[in-house]
Amino acid sequence: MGRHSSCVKQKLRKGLWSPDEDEKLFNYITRFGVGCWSSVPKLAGLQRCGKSCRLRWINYLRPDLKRGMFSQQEEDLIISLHEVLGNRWAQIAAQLPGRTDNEIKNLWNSCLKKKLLRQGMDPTTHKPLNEANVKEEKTSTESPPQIQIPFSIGSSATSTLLASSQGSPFLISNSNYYDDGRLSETSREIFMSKQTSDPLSYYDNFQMSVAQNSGHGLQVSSNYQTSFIRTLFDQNQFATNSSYCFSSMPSLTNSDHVSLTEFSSDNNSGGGGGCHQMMENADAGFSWDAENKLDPLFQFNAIKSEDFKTCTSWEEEQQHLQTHGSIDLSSYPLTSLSEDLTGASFDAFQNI
DNA sequence: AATGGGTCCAACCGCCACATG
DNA sequence: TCATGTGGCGGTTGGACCCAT
Repeated sequence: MGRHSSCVKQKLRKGLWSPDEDEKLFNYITRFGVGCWSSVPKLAGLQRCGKSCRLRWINYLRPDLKRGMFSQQEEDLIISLHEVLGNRWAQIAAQLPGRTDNEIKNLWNSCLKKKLLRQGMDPTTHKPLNEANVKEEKTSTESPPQIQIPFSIGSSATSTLLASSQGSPFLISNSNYYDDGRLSETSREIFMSKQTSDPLSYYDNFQMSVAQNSGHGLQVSSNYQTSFIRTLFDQNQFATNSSYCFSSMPSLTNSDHVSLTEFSSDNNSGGGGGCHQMMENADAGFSWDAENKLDPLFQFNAIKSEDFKTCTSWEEEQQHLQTHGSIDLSSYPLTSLSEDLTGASFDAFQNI
């Protein structure tokens, strides 16, 4: 098949996206969510193929994208993951919330590869250059490599990245081990079978795991569970609260902000057959720099509504949500659950 | 100021897997 | 079973930008 037929049939625009196109796509997705990409350009009034729209959204417009330089920790993590996964950029990106596979791939090709070469390492094998040639046959019989994440995330957890021969890597922290240091079998299965970018399902399964292992010395305090949920909730506010601001940093003006107010959840506005919940006033949610490019620091800031500010506890907020409904951003990638790799988000993973 | 080489990155290309009719 | 449409992925490329000469 190759190129999608829709791209060939019509005369479609290619190349860089204009601010106008970005705005159209952004407004469409924020209003109606992602249904069928092939229908997006038509419905959004764009002369692009769906694939191009998808890429633009994923790599540039998605509100949960982290902008700016990669931190040293992120670079180290990418190198570590690349050692295990090779050029599986999507899987590597799944471990770096807010980063895209394209971004990571570019970073690798432009910087990290050279960095390793400067250190005398083969960027493909991650072995010293003189040893790189002599490695092949051993590796096939060896057990899956275990590498230490080269930085400490969270409090005291020593994170170990285990490589699965057929799936994604998975992060395991101390709390999933029995007292003698062995990994709980159930926990192991869960980690091996789930995408790490989906902490919510991790939590669900982990709870089951805890229940199943309750007689086996696996200790997880209820305090921990609460704080874990809380962490996820905090990170996930933008997906559940009812009022948000899109802003362009750092120079915020009133006109840069737009309040995405709650829309009635029973408003089915067609398109893809899904139940899309609309967010009003999203039209003005852009800020462009002098060159008509989207402000590189464009960020999605989840700001509590006044209603939420009155809630004094997480439980109250939850109750409030149940009462008042929520914005459905379920079409956003789950990596959006976390905004900061080095902060609480990773703590959440580490503490599982 | 002009230019040539290097770097970076957004976007495209082509392939694969899967779903559907 | 096959054809077709679609989403997803990794590799590649074109052009903007930077810097040295």
